[in-house]
Parts: sequence; structure tokens; C-alpha cells
Amino acid sequence: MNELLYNITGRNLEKLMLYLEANSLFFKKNTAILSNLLDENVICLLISGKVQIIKNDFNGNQVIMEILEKNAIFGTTIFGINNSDYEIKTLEDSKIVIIDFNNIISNTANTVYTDQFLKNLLKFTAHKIKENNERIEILTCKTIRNKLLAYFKQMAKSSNSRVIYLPYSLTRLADYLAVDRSAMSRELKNLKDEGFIEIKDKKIKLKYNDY
Amino acid sequence: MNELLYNITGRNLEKLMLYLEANSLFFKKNTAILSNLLDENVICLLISGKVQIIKNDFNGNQVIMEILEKNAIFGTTIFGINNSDYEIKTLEDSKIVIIDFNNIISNTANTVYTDQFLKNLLKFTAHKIKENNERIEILTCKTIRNKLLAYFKQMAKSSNSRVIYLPYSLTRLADYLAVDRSAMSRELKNLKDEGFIEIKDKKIKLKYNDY
DNA sequence: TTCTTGTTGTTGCAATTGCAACATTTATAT
DNA sequence: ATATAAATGTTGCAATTGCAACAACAAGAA
Repeated sequence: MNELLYNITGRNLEKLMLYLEANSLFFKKNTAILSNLLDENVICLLISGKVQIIKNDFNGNQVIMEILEKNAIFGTTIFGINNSDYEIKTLEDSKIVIIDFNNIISNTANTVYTDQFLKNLLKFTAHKIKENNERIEILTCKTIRNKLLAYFKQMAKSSNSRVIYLPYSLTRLADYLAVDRSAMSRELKNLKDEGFIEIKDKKIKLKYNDY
Repeated sequence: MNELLYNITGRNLEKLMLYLEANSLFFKKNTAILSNLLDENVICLLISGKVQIIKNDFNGNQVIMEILEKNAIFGTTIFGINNSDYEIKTLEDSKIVIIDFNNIISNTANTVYTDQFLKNLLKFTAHKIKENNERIEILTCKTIRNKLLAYFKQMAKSSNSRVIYLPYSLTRLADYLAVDRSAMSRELKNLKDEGFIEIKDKKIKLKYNDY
């Protein structure tokens, strides 16, 4: 179940979709979607299938930003897909519900289900803000070492442990930190050699105190 | 009027505050606030006065992150004030309304005024996400030049013009881009010398085509 | 298995950057 | 008006980084 539809079922769900003028669309595999909506302000629920977000950087090469699975939530303006540098494409046949953000804000229904939907969405946006702020905190560090340490600090805090597990590959971590992978690899080695951390696969143990 | 209270007045406003268990607190000038709430999830409305957000960086020096005026909205977890590195302090006698985010999400009132409040807050969070995404887009550029160009591009897009006006000082711009001020100054000079831009005070004219 | 694709570690080198320091100018407060 | 604080421009230099290239390895598909 999509988190935006938490606690909304059956007849209420139907009424909600009607009220928000939600469009349920079906896209074939490898279809570009939203290309005509990039200047709108829409929220999309991926009901089934798989979708990827691609960015065309200024050199002309395409970078895969994210791959979204069932129940993912994505969108345009408010979710970072600002402009024509981006492309959204299905990787599999996909069913997507598209909702205009303005319909959410301007509806005057004030029913149990619209209320629940607003709360669900608010929870989602609040979480998104937290994620973004955490990344910004890291990205504003001036050196790769400090970026890594800031990242470790956040991970340690959220898991409440000085042993942390990388949720994805080092290659993707380098993307997340917005640094060169090989330079990050070098810096990880330095931290290891200097005794600050121990790494084994995706497990990192912090050996300093003030993390 | 605070934007979170848009379209909520009089008796409804009173009822809303009651329902959300909002606390209206008064703080003397130069008082640390929220220090006991940093692990909670609260939203604060600055009704009157002035407040600053300070970050203690790892070198021990304090950086003023933001100065907030009347009607500002700030908070803890969901608004980036994650941990003990931050301090929030009044610069003047200030009146602040504090609302627990959980009370917003979990209330079951479903009235005209709670509904309006949810929409107002949602609008605010959506805007915040957009701002954050824009900044992240800039911060992930690998060189100062590319950061500047990405920033210019966004400014040009939002003002729909290739003449843009910096909303704040170059010193603060350097902070926003998370680069050294003097290095940024050097790069601005390069862009100027190479004929890509013209700068006069806070006015920048973009002289290249694919912005 | 074999092929393909993606991840990781490593290193030399050139380019970029942060840092420190200083002079000027501009803004703000008294 | 004068003093104080903040913003800007500039530069040398050392440190950090991105980039390119390659080898080794792992994972997954055919």
C-alpha cells in the first residue's frame, strides 16, 4: 500500500481519487513520462512497475538519479524534477496515478479521507525535508574527509551505534556525497590507515570518540 | 500574518491553537530556546521579535546560519535543526508559538480550521522541498564555476530573464554554494574576463546562450 | 560455464580549491 | 562626523580533488 493512501480504503479511496481528479495512467515499458508535465506541479504514485529518473548533465551524458519501485512517490517541481534536464522513463510496464498538487491545496472538501490524505502527504513531505537537510549538511562540508565524517555521524546517530552499515555501494555513496569515487576511496583508505575507522564490506566501525 | 495561519481567524484560530495544544511562549532577548526540545519534532511560529540559528562547527567556532524575523517559521528535526550542534537564540524579546508536529499528524478533528492549517503547512513544506532540491542541485556540482552557473541558471529561470539580481551579499552567496569566498571571487572574475557575465554590484547579466 | 556488467582499489598528474593575509571600500552605529 | 564592523578584491601557496586509466574481483544473465 502506498503510504499516501494509508488509512484510506474502499469507497473513500474512490471518492478521494475523484475529488483530487487523480488520473490513473498505464505506460508501456521504456516510455518517457511526464515530459509534457515538467512545468506542472504534480505528485505521482507508482502503483506497479518500475521507473527511473535520468538527468542529462551539461556534457550531454545521462546520469541515472534514481530507480523507483512499486509504491514509490515522485513528482515534478516540488520533488526536484525542475526542468528539462530531467527525464522520467519506465523500466517496466507501469501504472501511475498522477495528482495535481494544486487540487490538493485548493480542495475544500474537508472530509475524513481528504483529511487523512493531507496528513499522509504532510508526513511524507516532512520526512523528505529531513532527508534533504541531512544531505545538505553533508554537502556543505569542504573536504571529502569531512563529508565522510559528517555522513558517519548521521548514520551513527540514527542507528544509535558506532557500527554502521552502508545502505548502498561505495560508488553510490560517492554520488550521494557528490565527490569523485576514486578520491573518496583514497580518503577512506587514509581514515583506515590513521586508525579512525575499520571497514569490512559495507560495515564500518568508528574508532574515534567524538562522533 | 503568519502563512501557516492563512485563512484562519478569530474563534477558529483559538480553537485551532487549543486543538494542537500550541504553546505561546515569551522569551527575553538573548535567551537560548528549544535547547530542551532538540530531539522533539516541533514547529515554531515567530510571532514577534527576532531569532538567530547558530551552528557550532567542529572547530568550535559559531556560525550564524540564519536570522529570522517576525512571521518566520522554524523548527527542529524536520527543519534541519537535528542535533546539539545547533543553537537557537533570541536577538530581541520574542513571542513564539510552539506546536508539536505529532499533534498535527495525529489529530482527528477534521474541521474547517484544522483542514486549512494542514493545507497551509503542506504548501510551506512543498516550497521548502523545492528550495532544498535547488540547493542540492547546485551543491552537487563539482567545481565552483559549475556551481555558479547552476545558480545563475536557476535564478534566470525563476525570474525568466538573463539579468539576475543577487538577493544577498557575495559573502553569503559563497556560504550558500558552500565554497570559499575568495575562491568564488576569483572564479567570478574569470567568468567576467572570459566574457560570460557582466557584474555590477548585485546585478549580473548572463552573456552566454545556453543558460 | 561463459559472457557481460558493475564494483572496488590504486596511482600519477594537472587543475581546482581552501586558506591566510592584506588593502579598500561600503555599511552601520554612536 | 567618526568609529566600528562588514563586504569585497586580490594573490601566493600548499593541500585537496577530479580525472583518466587500468587491474582485480564479484554478481548476474544467457
